Amino acid sequence: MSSTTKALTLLSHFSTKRPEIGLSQLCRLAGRDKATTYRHLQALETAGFVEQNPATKHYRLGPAIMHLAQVREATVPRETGAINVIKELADATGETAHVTVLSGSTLYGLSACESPHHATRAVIDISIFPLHATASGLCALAFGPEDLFQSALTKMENFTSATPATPEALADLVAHIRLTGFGQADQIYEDEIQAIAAPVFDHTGNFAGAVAVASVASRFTSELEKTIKAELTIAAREITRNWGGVIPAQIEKAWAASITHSNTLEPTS
Amino acid sequence: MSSTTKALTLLSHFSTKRPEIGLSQLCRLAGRDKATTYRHLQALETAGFVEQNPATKHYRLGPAIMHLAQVREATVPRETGAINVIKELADATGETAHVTVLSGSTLYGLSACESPHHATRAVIDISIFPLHATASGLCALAFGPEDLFQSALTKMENFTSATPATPEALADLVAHIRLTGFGQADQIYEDEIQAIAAPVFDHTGNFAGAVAVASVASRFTSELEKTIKAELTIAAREITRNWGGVIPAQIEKAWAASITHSNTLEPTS
DNA sequence: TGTATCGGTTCGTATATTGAACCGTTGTTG
DNA sequence: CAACAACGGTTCAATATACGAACCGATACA
Repeated sequence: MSSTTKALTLLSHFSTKRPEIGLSQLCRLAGRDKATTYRHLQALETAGFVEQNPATKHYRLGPAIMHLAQVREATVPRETGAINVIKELADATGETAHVTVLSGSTLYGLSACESPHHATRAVIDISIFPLHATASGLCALAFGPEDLFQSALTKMENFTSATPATPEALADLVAHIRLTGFGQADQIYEDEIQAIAAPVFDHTGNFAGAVAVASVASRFTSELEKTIKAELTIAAREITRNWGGVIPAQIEKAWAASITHSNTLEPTS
Repeated sequence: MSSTTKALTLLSHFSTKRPEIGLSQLCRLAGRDKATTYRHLQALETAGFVEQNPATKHYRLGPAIMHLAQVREATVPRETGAINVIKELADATGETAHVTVLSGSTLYGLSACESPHHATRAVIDISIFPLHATASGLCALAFGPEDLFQSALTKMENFTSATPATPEALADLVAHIRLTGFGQADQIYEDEIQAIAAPVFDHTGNFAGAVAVASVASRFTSELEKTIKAELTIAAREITRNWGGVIPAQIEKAWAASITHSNTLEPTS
């Protein structure tokens, strides 16, 4: 581990919950010597990555970060921060993967990637995802802004016999998704298509969109579902990271519970 | 210079104009050995501060920056990023300093600091700054969004005999400010008060507010004006830095020209 | 007054950083 | 197509630099 890496890991101890940290406290958190930590902080300070609160002498994140964030945002727009992830997701699951972004009360498709693994596969040819009838849309309802539900109720088009048709049915679906952390759409938008989605968060800390895998219902086994869910969590974490967000703890918890519950075939290691 | 500092300075070579940089190119820019630069980049990459474009192998700023920016924004709201600067500004000039922020088409006072240097001094007791009649407001018109001018025209209250009363008079003032980089208010809001303001920019790259010094007209000499302008540029750069922005090049140029022109007493060193 | 903790400093030791030279690959060019 | 140049990445001896135990002065508390 290079000294630079060690210095940079100091930054990871700052959070909105612990925005300012004193030297000694940071030593304890990082498990390193005081002199070392001090020198690292000095290096970070000269680069503008941390600064000292003049009053308390405690350290906090510095202004240089805001400047770099501006460049990063211009450099890597959302799409490029997601495209490689969904490629890997499609590859790992052998199914079609896609990402959506929420803008206002509309959920747009950002990009999709089909896997050549099967001759029959889901094709994502929609650009606006119905909130009430897609895995990604249900994710948005479950983890996005609350007023989204009202908006969804005004556009409850009936796509298949399984499409939720009443506010109560939709609320039930959403409630279930809040428990599992995954949006699921079992042929509620298109017959023969079964999709699972996971929410993605951006730098504002809010729901930003969803990453999803769409499979063909006839080959959708619980084994595949398990794989998809595992890969989805990886992809959701990765995209969230690329977009500067964090996965809320309760969603991580829901994922963990949801995956172990369905995991009845494997030993608990 | 520590190796960490050297590694971190690599980041400063990234900009919106040059968002991706190859290894060799970065060596040239940084004037350092290729092996060294490579290792530094690796350290930065493990920390998520840079990442590689898989296609070109070029490096670009990484996702960790967005996450830290979120924490920084929560940690240091605008006021704390400006307050110490205007304290120093008040101290250096011996006059009252203040900062304003633009929100929508309204310019709010953020905080002010009086200098105890003189018995008579300007007191900033307004919370909404008229765009057409204050140094900060004129700055906003000159360097802020264009539609601000229309908005200003609808509220052209007449405060003193010098307050611009016609759209043409206001446009003339604004045009002059664009040339000098400083908003000036010679008793156009309050008799006996002469103020100079400089624009401040935030992480979006746009005009975010102004930093200003208000003096008493009777003691306002060209010598004091020179001092204030010099200190204002320092303060504007500092607050801009704290807010994650950069001073546009043409404003820096305007400042330089504006200060050297008025500087007829000192040798050009 | 004594003690504990804070941020910061010193200095000899040894470890991690350095850069010239090298490698394999890619793309260009006469 | 062979020669060449430029690329990203790797090696290894030399040494510059990072390390941490011990120390300092200030502050707070009892």
